Amino acid sequence: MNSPIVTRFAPSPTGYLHIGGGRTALFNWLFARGRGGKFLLRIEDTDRERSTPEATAAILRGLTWLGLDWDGEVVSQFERKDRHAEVAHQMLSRGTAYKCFSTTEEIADFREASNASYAVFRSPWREADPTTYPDAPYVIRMKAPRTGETVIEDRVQGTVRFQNDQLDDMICLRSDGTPTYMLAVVVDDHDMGVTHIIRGDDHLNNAARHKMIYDAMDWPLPIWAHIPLIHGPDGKKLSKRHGAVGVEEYQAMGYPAAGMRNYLTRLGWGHLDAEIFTSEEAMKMFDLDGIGRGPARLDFKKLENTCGHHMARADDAALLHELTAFMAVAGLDPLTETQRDLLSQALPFVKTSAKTFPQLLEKANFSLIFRPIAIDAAAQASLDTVSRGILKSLTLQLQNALWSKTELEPILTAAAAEAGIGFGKLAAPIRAALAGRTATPSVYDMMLVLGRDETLARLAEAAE
RNA sequence: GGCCCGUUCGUCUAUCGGUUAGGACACCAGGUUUUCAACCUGGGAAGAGGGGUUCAACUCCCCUACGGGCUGCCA
Repeated sequence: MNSPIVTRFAPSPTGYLHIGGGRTALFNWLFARGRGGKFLLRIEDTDRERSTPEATAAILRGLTWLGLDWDGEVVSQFERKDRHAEVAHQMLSRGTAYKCFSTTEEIADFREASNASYAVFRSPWREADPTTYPDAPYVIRMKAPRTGETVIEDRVQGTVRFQNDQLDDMICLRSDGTPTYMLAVVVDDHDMGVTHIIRGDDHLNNAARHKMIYDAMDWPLPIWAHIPLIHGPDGKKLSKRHGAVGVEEYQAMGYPAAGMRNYLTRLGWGHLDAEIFTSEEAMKMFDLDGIGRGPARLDFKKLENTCGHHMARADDAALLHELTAFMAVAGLDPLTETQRDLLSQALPFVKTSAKTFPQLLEKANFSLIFRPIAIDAAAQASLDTVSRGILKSLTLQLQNALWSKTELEPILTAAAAEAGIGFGKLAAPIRAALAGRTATPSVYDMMLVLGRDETLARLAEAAE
């Protein structure tokens, strides 16, 4: 039996949850959940200058909204700093690392002297005799091999080779005793038992350095899968000028989480003709081989379309629940009991044509407004004297009607015939009366949701 | 500068040496219709460029172009 799969998402808490990070988390989640494995969460907060608890909270909120649940406690990388230091010292005693007393000034001078800011720094302390060590602060550097090559077997990018003379002796432990990212990731991934590392391909080069640390400690290698970054619609690296980059912004725009997951899964991953699917279905299909090698562009039109499918298929109660949550983050007034009741009755038919929550609210607007109904200019145009008269007589005819579509249909049809107009001509003033606008759901659907009393009241009001 | 990665319709992708290069979004044209949508049908649309390897290349190799990443006592 194979060892259980363990994946992780390891964001640094310096801001909101980036949409690209959300997708990375999603891929890790799908992969682990689809194979009975574990999905862990670790906050890479070793940079004390830039890490904030607010950012951590925002990241957790974003993941929670996306529906990506993690196993166990959230790991704080910073809190593991003693363990990192311990490993650095183990490397020292294994002879795979050394103390370097070069100061940042000396390194800067070296770069300046070599007239190239990108020159590879070679520490003079690499082979120094410990008896010559000064009583001064030092960093612990990896004693990286200088010849040969380091080969990464990446599940997305394939075999990637690095010439070792291109790599420097990276710092593992800073002079203040805190670990650098390079050391911390490896130690944490090892200790947490991470078997598969799925992350952005901006880390592909780092993987070579990471491998050197695994090798230095004689630790088994994880399986790497470096996924391409997400780009904006123009093909450039996604940035704020493209609009929404934070996951929570998508929530605020009203995209349902299930649609968001579906869209993000298909962004950079494909499996035959699979397009619309639930997360459960995605877990069964998702595999590393299906991940594309090129960066994918965000396409809001397709996002919307995907969300539309999920909106239409959503369970009414769950949809109402998510809509309520959306209204809260969007800063909208909470629904009154009456609104909630009418809205849930409207949901079955308004959800089939809405793609986002604002659209859903827009289509269900008739169920949320109160008398007197504000009638916009376009709708007002259909309320001339003639149609007001028709509405008035219709009000009387509906007085004792049984309130079902089969009963209402013949009444409205007859009313149109009697007035010598087509049904469309009759529907327009009814829309105006019931919804105050020209674009509404079917007049029958609205009448049924509103009920006899409210319908008659609105018709009478418009007929005045 | 060096090193690394990428490149199939406008977009997301399928294809894993032999297909009329498939699907989806978007777009265009019809249809349905009680408005807006939604929905249905049809259509146009692709292997970055150049060399190889092979009976055969989108698929394998090389070069170029373009895009991206790394090159920190950031992650």
